[in-house]
Amino acid sequence: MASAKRDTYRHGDLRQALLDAGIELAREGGPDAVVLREATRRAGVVPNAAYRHFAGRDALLHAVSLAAMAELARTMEAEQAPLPHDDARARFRALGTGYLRFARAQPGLFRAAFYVPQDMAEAEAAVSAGSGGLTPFQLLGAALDGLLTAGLMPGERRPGAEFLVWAAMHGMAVLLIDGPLRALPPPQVEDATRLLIDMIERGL
Amino acid sequence: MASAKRDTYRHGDLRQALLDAGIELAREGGPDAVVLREATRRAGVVPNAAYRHFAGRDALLHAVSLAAMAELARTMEAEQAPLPHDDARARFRALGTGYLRFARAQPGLFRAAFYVPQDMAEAEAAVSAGSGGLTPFQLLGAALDGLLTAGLMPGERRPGAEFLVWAAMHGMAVLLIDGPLRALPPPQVEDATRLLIDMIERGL
DNA sequence: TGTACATCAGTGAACGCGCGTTCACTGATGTAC
DNA sequence: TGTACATCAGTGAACGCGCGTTCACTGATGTAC
Repeated sequence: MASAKRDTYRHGDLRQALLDAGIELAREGGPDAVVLREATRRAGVVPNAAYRHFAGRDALLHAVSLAAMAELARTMEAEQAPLPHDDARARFRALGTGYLRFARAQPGLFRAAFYVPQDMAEAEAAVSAGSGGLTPFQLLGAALDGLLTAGLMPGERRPGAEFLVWAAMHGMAVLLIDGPLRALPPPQVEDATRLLIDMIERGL
Repeated sequence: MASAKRDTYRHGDLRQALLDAGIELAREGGPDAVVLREATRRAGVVPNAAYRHFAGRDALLHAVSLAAMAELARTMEAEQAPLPHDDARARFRALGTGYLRFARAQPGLFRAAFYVPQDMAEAEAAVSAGSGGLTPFQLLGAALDGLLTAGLMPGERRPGAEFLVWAAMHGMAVLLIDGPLRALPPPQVEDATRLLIDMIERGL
């Protein structure tokens, strides 16, 4: 609720304020909750003012989606941060753990991140990168390269491995936050996460 | 558009007609497209007539969701049908293939199947079973038991294995129909499917 | 076999809601002279 | 340093839309006598 009263006629940075409001809405209720009028309300502005900064509701949602993806990337980076650079295995596992941590902590944003019409090219856009400048997909690629270099993975399995690992982790995320595993108690979630990453490691 | 004109005052089987219309709507546009008023329109009936048969929009959507899950089960069964009963490995792989086949062929229904407030208990409800009386989850459990019996999987990995396999396949489905892999051309989809099932098998 | 009547599936009309979006406007800001 | 003016960010009012849901009703059906 950042509906700060303005003392000036102009808002200051309405575009950012609308984006922030949109992100907050997505955080609370996922992509469907990103409602133009509500964003303007929270920015303390009349509904149509949004059209100075976004082509329409879809444009706002798209911007929110990219921001959400970037926040996901940052969470994954944070999970890796304390680890030594040469522990390829730990760094790989950290990405999976971070991915699921973000999905559970911010289900709305997580769903928003994957909502929009976005193809592979989009997934690599710099806007959805974290602090290190890498998107979640690129982080994963780097981790897999690490496994390869460390001799923890046969070279012939490297091509396309991103998609397999991503799919496995993403499925767990979706089942946990939206699906039939929604009610799973946290300790079992931890177990499932660990077992899933184990399975992936063995399978690579 | 099954808006058959009635010659009787009573409809005949409005409940089923509404459910069919709802399923069709989900098929065309996923859970969000399941709109009460549109279902009644297609059934050739006035909007509030629906309330004789469903408590409200949510109740209709829930019924649609169960029907979609049952159709998924049937697709998975169909994929297994031509296979010999003793080929545990092939039967296991067929479930994964069928799962992804359904997701790609009927993305709207697939999303509807996983939409509703449903916990594990619900996932096992008989309504979402296929012709053989098993839900998708139960089919998977049976296939894993088959792998175990055939000695293709160490016993200590059996507990909870459903969730890991399910997660992996589900993630691929979601990335393919809604996510960043949406644009992947069919041959690459086939490859990814095969490689994913390979990875899972090795990991089990 | 015929008539009275209760049941309840479907009707007709209306409600309030919140949405996205368009229009012509106003008035604060900053630039050019 | 001061004034005229262009710019354009935000205003005010309104639109049409389709939704879910509620109300009191009507009239076809099937049962009881």
